[in-house]
Amino acid sequence: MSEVRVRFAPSPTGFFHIGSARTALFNWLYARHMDGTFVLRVEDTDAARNTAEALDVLLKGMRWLGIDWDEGPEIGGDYGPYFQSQRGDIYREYLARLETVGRTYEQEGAVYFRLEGERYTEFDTYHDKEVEKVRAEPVEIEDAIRGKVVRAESRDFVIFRSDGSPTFHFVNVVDDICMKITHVIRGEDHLSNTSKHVELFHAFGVEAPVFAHLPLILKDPKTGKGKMSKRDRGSLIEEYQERHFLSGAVRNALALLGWNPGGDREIMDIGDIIEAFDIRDIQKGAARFDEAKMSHINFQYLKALPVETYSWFARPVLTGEGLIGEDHDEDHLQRVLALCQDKITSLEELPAFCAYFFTDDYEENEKAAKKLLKKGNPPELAAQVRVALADTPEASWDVASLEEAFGALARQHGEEKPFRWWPLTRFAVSGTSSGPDFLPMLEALGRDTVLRRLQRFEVAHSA
RNA sequence: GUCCCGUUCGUCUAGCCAGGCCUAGGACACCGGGUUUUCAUCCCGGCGACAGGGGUUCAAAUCCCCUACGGGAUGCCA
Repeated sequence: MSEVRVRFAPSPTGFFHIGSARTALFNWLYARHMDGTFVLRVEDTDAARNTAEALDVLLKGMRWLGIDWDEGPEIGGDYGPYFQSQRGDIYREYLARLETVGRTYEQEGAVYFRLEGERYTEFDTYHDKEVEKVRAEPVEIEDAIRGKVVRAESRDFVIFRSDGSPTFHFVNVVDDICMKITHVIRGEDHLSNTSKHVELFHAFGVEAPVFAHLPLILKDPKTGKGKMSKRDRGSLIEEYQERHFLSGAVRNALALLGWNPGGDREIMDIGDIIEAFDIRDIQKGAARFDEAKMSHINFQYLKALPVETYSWFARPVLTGEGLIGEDHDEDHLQRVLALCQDKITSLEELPAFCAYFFTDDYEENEKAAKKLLKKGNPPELAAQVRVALADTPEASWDVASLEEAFGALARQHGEEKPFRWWPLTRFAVSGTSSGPDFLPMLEALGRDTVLRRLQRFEVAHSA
């Protein structure tokens, strides 16, 4: 175990934003890469917002992504408590330290942190009034991504509100000191505030940790300006959970947002990501999240799964849609899924794609129907196929026999290939013109189902 | 307004720190073609970027400056 201690310090809001998730992930990756400690600290000072459900969303999301913490809620650790709502005494103690060194004063019931330097008043156009300012020494922020950033604070700021509660800047620094955090990896929206934090670290007589400010994830310009917010599509981790994305794929996609290992590697297992992860390879510029890329990565993960595992993920999706029962035969399920696995990019498409394997009550694709029914005499063709296949007994209902049966049908009509009958048969048994490979599909459907549907088709379409 | 950060194909990015190997590489998306019974797969091809201007240098995507644009901060929110 190395000295490296990082933390993810979310405020539970009831959403697990993709930007937060990436911050959590990068902290975790760094900890794992450095063999350090990853602390989860909950900034639940806003009692109204921070409910048990909100915390649950967060913890579930973290677990789903496979981001485990070494210290924090539910497991504790040597530097707890890990909920800020339980650290009031610590904050008051640290406030007292600042008071003894004369770095605080009270105004209108709130406690301010006093900057050091020459004071003057100036008209501030942003606040549209005369304000007191301080010529404080600029502080140096060691940022592992951006290099040295120099910035000066110019106004005293509140550290304890008039209601007696400490502010974010204060608790953040106090907790980082108490928890011996060595690297603060967080979003760039905190960079400007970091000068406040460094002032505080120094006032406590502590050296500031190394900072790493991550580039922000911006909205798709089509939907607006600024950073991505929880209202934007694709911005919430729970959305990907609900849509049955593979968590490993989401994690892989997230890791690639603002970081990459150099070279052309993209699809990587988590061990390789951990091994390759380095703060120095983090992008400076903001990124825009692209769901299409995420889907592509998801598809790559899906395709690479052994069918047993694919089935393990797919089963709940299909039972959720009521397509199969809990006790559906695993061999049959896997036979069907094997035909679908490399055809669809996301498990959320699976029910619509394979419904007809499990029920006669599936939707027919109107476009495909129109196109097909326009030419020839469909009911007659279907009847021909039905008769041709009826000779194949249940026991030898497989691709080879089906191929033979179709071949015989073709020869009977003086044709070399049976392709004339295929599109129609496909539609008659599945209600669509696209899908898995044809013969294997018939095989998986089974003799009874195929013959029954052909007949149903004849009846439905004979004038 | 002020301060801070950023800017390579539509998008994610490689290259930049250690200037020449860059007529700028990859991936996604898109377009075209092929394979195929169908297809959302697969294969091949195409489109497509160093924000602009100055400088330094034999040589700049890479170093410096300016401008523009984008983002963030400027809260008794976090």
